[in-house]
Amino acid sequence: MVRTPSCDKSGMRKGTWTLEEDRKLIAYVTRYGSWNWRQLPRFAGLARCGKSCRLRWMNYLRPDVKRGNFTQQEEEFIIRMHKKLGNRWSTIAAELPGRTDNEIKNHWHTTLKKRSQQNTLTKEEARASKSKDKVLPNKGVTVTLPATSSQFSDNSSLSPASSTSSEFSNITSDPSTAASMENLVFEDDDEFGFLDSYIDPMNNESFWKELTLDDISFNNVPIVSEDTNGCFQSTSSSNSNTLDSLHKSTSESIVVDNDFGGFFDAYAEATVDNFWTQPYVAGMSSNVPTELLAPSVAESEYFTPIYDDLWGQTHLYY
DNA sequence: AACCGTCACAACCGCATGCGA
DNA sequence: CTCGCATGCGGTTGTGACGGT
Repeated sequence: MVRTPSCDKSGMRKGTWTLEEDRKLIAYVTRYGSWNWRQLPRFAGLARCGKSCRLRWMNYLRPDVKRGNFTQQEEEFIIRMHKKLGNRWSTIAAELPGRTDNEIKNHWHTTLKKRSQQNTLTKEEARASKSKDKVLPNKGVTVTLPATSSQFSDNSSLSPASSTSSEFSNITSDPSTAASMENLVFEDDDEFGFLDSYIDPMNNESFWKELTLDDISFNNVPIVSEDTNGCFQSTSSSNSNTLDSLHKSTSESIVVDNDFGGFFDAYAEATVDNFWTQPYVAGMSSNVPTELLAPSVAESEYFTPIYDDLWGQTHLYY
């Protein structure tokens, strides 16, 4: 699942991030923000390229990254959005707070793609079957249901209120298996329209107005709410977790206090040589789990001098 | 127990885009 | 307008986990 750490020609580490590297990156970005990804690893004491740091932060360490299994609602949303937008993962991810484009992309390729293809096949088979039915009528039952597809409306907005959809889906099923959704066949172009009428909570318009996605996620992840434009917004809730558990792909939500200006203050006064020797009183939010920080912050105001930098010198961590 | 195929996902790579000089 | 740099994006790869034989 993870790559074996290795080094490239330039000495930059590649492969799996270690706990210590994560700590360094979190500690640095939490304190100073991502002012410049290319320069950041040097000051954060990481033998990584900036690109790798950015990716690690954006896809894994960022406090508002929701981890854990995709809910059914999320999956259906991704399928719908992919059908509409194609492989525009970042756009899809933007509509799913807490989920990264990489995560969505992986989930698509490993799970949802097949499901979508199977559904398409089922649809084609149904059409073929339907052609036969025209020759031999009355072999199936056609049910017309109102499709409340508003929560995943076609204007990319998630607001049910923004949609006045009155479209209908014609559902044909074999009478003997009419109760089984697996056997339902859909005649409209939206293979997943049936979900609108069968996912109960989603059928409730107020669900998308009042309920938030934290209801469908596990633990306490970023709270998702709908803004006036009908788009999702997320706000962080204070939740603690350990980096160890983060490595085990658990939910995480911490508040980041990016002291952007603070970095430049420190930077202006610091040289590469003394940067790490300056005592630092943690200015991070108290909501940041101490486990995520560099060692000893829990016991001391300052970090312990354990850090060997890229130049082989030992410095105070902060 | 060993082997093999598949799955899941973190991470890398190359290209595209945006922006300031 | 062009150039260079930083960042973002999507495709792809590599590897451990896991189940089947």
